[in-house]
Amino acid sequence: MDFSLSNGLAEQIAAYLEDRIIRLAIKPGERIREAVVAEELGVSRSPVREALRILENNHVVELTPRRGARVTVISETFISDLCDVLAELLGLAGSKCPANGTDEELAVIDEAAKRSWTCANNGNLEGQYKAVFDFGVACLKATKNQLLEQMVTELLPNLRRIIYATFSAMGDAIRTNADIVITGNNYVQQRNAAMAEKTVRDYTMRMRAYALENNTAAILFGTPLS
Amino acid sequence: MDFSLSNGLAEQIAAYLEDRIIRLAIKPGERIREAVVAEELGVSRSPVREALRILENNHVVELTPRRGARVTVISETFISDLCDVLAELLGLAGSKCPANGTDEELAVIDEAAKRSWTCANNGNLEGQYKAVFDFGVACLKATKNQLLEQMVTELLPNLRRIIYATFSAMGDAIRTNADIVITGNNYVQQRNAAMAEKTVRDYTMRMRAYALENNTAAILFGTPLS
DNA sequence: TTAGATTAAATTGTCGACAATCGACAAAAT
DNA sequence: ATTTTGTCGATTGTCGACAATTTAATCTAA
Repeated sequence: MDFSLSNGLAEQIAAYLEDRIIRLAIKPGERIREAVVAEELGVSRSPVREALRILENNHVVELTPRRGARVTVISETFISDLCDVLAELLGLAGSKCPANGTDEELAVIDEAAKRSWTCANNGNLEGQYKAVFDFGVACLKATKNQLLEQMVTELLPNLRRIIYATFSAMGDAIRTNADIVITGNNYVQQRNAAMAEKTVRDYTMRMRAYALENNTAAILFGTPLS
Repeated sequence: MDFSLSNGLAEQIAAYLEDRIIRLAIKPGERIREAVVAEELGVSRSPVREALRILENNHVVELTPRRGARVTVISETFISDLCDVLAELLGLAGSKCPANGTDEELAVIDEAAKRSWTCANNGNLEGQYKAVFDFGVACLKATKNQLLEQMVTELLPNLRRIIYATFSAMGDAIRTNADIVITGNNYVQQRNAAMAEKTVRDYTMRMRAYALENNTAAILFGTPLS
């Protein structure tokens, strides 16, 4: 793995670690030693250190002074807490983006929603997985609330961890989520703020149910996936 | 200013810088040079660097690669955005803490609310300022949603900046906020989730109105206070 | 005089080394 | 046998120096 000098090194290391954590190559609760990562990537400890601070912001690792970094454990209560927060934040986005989004931004949203639909029907789970995130990010951008965008963005890594684990366990059942994305998109396109918000909140709650039913928390303690 | 070795040095430096920013000793938009801070405090640049990462998480500085740190500018749109987000997050807290708080935790909340009331009536603005924050933090703790607590906590510095600037400009007008704290507290004590949530949301919106009416954004461009 | 290019200074990014601290294991005392 | 204390190893925290990059200042040309 080589690092382009253009973008911050710390950010790239953070992305690298985040990916390994999502794929469970580094397990929840596991310790991350700065020196190990540094040698593994052929860099100094300084940027690794900064990367860990970044991951701390994203709630992916916990940093305790003099005791180093630990991958956060995703318990059932954490999933529940996260979904409660997301319901509010995404609800706000759903409420504001129909009002504040330009026609072009709504077109981008529309594209992602439709792509998610076709991917779902083709059984392309990886594609749907990506499309749904694209849909959400596009909605956030259209909302024109930079703070909201930042705050949701810092929750995305853990959402990825959960969804990644969930759809690994569920197979194609997650496909049933596709219709709700379409519904939400329709309200956004109609610029119906109230219904868009409600749909997003429902979506979040449904996602929580999926994650808890399928024992995602247990998976996140288990062994590495593919 | 001496630093106790017990707690992380970076955290203490972050707190130091945060305080100076809140008091406008470092103005919005101003650049923060690592070397300057390092020498000012008699430490190396490494912990200063980490402190800046911490402040970035708290949305108090903006870090652009190779270009250093800049104190975030608090514009009117930022105040508006922040209040939108806070309304959701604090609303959630207001909704959950009546349900999840223990009797002891509710007692702590009650104390802070009453303290805020007496401070307001004695014209002790500094005390009321602190009591209101204590009230909020106690509610968050009682909510039993650690993630929510973390996320609101990282918004507090900017809330402090705004409120500090606002009540410097408003004098005692902010005292009128005291009644709404009492009202909210009553609902919490009665464990009335719906009304507690509504009250918190109203409170946030009222705060936004105060901040915007009093041109807090302009103050945050101005000269250092006392 | 102004615009652009070139050079010089200042500042951030990265590194390797040293110091401080914590956890585990062993030894001694109750 | 259990608890306490002491030492050792491993790991994080901090530092000063060097490299890379940006910002500014200066100089040249239109």
